[in-house]
Amino acid sequence: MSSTIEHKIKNLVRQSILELYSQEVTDSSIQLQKTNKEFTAHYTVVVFPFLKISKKAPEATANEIGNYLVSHSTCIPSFSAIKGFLNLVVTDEEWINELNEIHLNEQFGRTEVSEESPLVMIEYSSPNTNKPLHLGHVRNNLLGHSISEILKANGNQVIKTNIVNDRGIHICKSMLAWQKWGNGATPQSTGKKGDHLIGDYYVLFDKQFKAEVAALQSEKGLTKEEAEAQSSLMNEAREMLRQWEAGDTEVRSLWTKMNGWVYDGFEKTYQLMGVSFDKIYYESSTYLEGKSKVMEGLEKGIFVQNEDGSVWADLTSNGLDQKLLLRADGTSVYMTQDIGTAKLRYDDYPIDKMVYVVGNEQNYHFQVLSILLDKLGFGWGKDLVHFSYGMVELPEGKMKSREGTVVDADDLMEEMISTARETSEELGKLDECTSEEASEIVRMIGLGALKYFILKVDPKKNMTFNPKESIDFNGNTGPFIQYTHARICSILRKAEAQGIVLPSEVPATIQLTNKETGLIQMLAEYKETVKDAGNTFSPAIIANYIYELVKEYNQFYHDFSILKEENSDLRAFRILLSKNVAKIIKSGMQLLGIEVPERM
RNA sequence: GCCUCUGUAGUUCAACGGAUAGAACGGCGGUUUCCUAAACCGUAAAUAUGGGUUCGAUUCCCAUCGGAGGUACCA
Repeated sequence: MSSTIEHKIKNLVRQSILELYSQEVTDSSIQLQKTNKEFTAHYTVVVFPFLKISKKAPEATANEIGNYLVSHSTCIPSFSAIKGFLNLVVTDEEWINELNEIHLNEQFGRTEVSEESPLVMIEYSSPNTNKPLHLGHVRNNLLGHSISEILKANGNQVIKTNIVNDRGIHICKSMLAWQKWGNGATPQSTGKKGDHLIGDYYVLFDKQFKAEVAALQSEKGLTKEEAEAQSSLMNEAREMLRQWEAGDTEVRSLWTKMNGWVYDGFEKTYQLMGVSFDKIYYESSTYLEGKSKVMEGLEKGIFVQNEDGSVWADLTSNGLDQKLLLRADGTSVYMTQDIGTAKLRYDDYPIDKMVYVVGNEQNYHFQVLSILLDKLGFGWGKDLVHFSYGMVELPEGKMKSREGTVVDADDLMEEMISTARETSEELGKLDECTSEEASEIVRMIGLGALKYFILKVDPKKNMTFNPKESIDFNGNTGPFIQYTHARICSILRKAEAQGIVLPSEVPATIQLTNKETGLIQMLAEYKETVKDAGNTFSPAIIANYIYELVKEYNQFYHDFSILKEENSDLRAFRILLSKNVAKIIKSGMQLLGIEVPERM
C-alpha cells in the first residue's frame, strides 16, 4: 500500500460495500486514485465497478458509500459524488500524521536490503574496444546505473556487471590500421585519450577499405560484393583475427597494449558519468566457454551440425528460425559468447535474476538466448530480463560510428559542463563560491541536465537528441529540479542561522491549505513510485514524479511565506515540509544517478 | 515477404480503461522594496485514418496509412 491513508480508505470502502450490499470485494477491484486538480478533494473512488453490486445509479451508489465512509471514520470529514466518482476529503490531522511519518523515516520509500534479499545481476554498458563511447552508450549507461539503484531501493542485492567486447574482427581493424599508418602513435605521444586514438584508426580503416573497394570496382569492373571479398585490407584483418585466435604472441601483445589504452580512456568516461561496475567480464575469456557449451549441446543432440561444420539451433518448434552458433571455421558468434558469459556468471554468483540492459535492436537475440539457455539446462534462462531500450537518434537520423557521425560521450559531457559554467556565470550564481565549489556545482548541473534529459523519456521509446537545442536549463530539466533543492537548502540554512529549532513532530492542530495537503500527498506517493519504477524498469517514472513534485513545491514556495510565517507551529510545519521535499528530491535524483547541489 | 516496436500541440516529452488529454521549449503578454527570477502567473496550439469492444478508449481488438528495428556465418 502506498500510504497509510490509502490503506485506511481501501479498508473502509471494502467494509462499506460489505455492509451496504453484502458483497466481498478485493483490494485490487477498488480503484482509488488521486482526485483531479479541478476538484477540491484528495482521493477518488471510482464506483462504476460496484454498480452491478449496488444495483443503483452511479451517483446514488457514490453517495451511499460516501455517507458510510464519513460516518464510520474519523479521517474523512466530507465527500462529493459526481457521476460515478466519489471524491473524498482527508482531515488535516491525518495529513500531518502522514508527514510526521515520512519525516521520521530517513529512508522513506526504500526497502531495506539484507543477506536474504534476491540477488539481481545487471549487465550494462558492454562497449567494444575499438571506439570511444557515444551517445547511444550514454543512454545505456545511465539506464543501467539508474535501474541498479532503483532495484536496490526495492530491496534487491544488485551486482553491476559489464561484458567488454574486447575481441573480434572490429578490433583487428583498428589494430591493422594502427600498424599500417600509426607510426607508433600512443596516447602519450598524441595527447589523446586512448579510446579516441583507437577509434580514429577504426574510422581510418573503414575509409581505406572503402577506397580500396571503390578502386577494385572501377579498375576491374567487379560488383561491390566481389570487391569486398577481394579486398586485401579485409583479408589482412581476417588473417589477424586468425592469428589472434591461434595465440600469436605478436598480435596478442599488440592487442593487450591497445586495449589497455582503451580501458584507461573508458575509465575516465565512466568516472565522469558516475557509473561503476562490481564485476567486469571480458569476452576474450568467455567465448571459449561458450564454444564448449555449444559443443556439449551438440553432443546431447540439442543442436545440429551442417555438412560444412557450422553448428545450429533449430528453433522452428518455438516459432523462430534457425540460429547459427558456431561458424563453419569453428569461430564463435555473438550468441556463443553470451552463452559462455552467462555460464561463468552463474558459476561466480548465486544469481536469482539476470537483467541485460541492451538496445531494442537485440530483441530477437535475447528471445533466442533465453530459449537456448533454457535448452542447455540453465534453469534461470527462461526468466532472464532483457531491459530493452530505444535508440537515440539525431535530427539527421541514426548515428554511424564507422562514418564518424556520432555524438561522442566525452565531448558531450564536457560541453554540458562548460555550458553550465557559462550560464551560471551569466546569472552570477558562482560569485560567492571558491573555484573548487564552482567546478563541483557546474559539473553537477551540466551532467544533471544531460542525465535528466535522457532518463525522463520512457526507456522503451526511441528518442531524438538535438545537440544544438535539446538540452536546456529551464523548464522540465535536471537543473530546474536541482535549483529547487538548492533553494530549500538555503531556507534550511537560514532557519538554522535564525535559531529556529524544528520539532521532531508537527502538532496536528494547525490548519492546512490545499497546496500543503497536496504536497504531503505527493510525498506519500514516492513509495509507490519507487515500486512502480522497479516493477516496470523505468527511471522515467521517477523522473516525471520528481518533476511534478518540484513544480508543485515551487508554486507553494512562490505563494506562501515559510520563514516569515508568524505562527510558529505553522512555520515549523512549512520548514519541515520543505525539508522533506528536499529529502525526496535528493533520494529520487539519486535513483537517477543525478547529484543535487546545496547551492547553485 | 515475414516478425517486433511505434504514431499525442510547431518541437521534445506525459497521461494503472476514468472526469474538460498534462507539461516543457519555442510564440505572445505579465510578476522582483518580499525566504535564490535557473522561479512564478496568463494566453493560443495536439490523440494519423476508419471500424469494433465498453457506462467510459490516447490506452484494448481489427483494418489502412506513416516511422523505426530485426530477419541464419556483423557484433
